[in-house]
Amino acid sequence: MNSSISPATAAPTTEAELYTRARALAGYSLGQLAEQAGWVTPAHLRQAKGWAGQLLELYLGASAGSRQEQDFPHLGVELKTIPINASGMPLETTYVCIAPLLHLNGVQWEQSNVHNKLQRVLWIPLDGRREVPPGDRVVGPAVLWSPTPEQNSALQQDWEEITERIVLGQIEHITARTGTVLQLRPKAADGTVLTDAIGPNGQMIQTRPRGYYLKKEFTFQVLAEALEL
DNA sequence: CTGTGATCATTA
DNA sequence: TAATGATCACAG
Repeated sequence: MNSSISPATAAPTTEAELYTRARALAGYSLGQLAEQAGWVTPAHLRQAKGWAGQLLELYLGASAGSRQEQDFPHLGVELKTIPINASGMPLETTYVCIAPLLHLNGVQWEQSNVHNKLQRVLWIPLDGRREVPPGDRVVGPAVLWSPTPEQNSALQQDWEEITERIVLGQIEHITARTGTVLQLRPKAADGTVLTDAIGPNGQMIQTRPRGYYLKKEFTFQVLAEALEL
């Protein structure tokens, strides 16, 4: 079997080119893409949690690495793979970015990491059912998205509420239930990792690093509107 | 050692 | 059984 798809040799020049490339991936299984790239397909993702995302980065020509900026800086586009079930419902929340816990005084929504990352997102839905081996999981149709005014204000409200509580030293009282579309959750190698934050009396405390995540229902709406599910 | 790619797995 | 809190691998 010869494949008509192959990893990118350069970053896409335009957003249209990126979108065309992404759409061309639809219908391929991760196993096919991995083989063509010379990657080994893991039996499960337990010890390869970012494998699918990184494989698609390779095919789309995203700059690899852990830099705190968009995947396609020159296009201002962020890439997100989103595992879904047979009904198109996301199986996981979507990690957005690390949450700054210090130096937040005066930071406005428009300057926030969350706002910056979500201005333009290329979503790639992917079969994420655990009963399906990773190699058999098929890539879905890519969606290029920017938040609607309603979505933006929902995100802004949650971000402002969470940020205010961080600034006021209430971080230990923020749970994954705070916020309606955005949530704050631990984001670290394990529970022993600590970072500085503001305590209840304004003093410095140590706490687990946090990240912002999009709730499933929000992501579902984004995909549903674009794909007319 | 931190941030990005995320999914896992215990528990409510 | 869905969601929260925990965790894994790798790049830089």
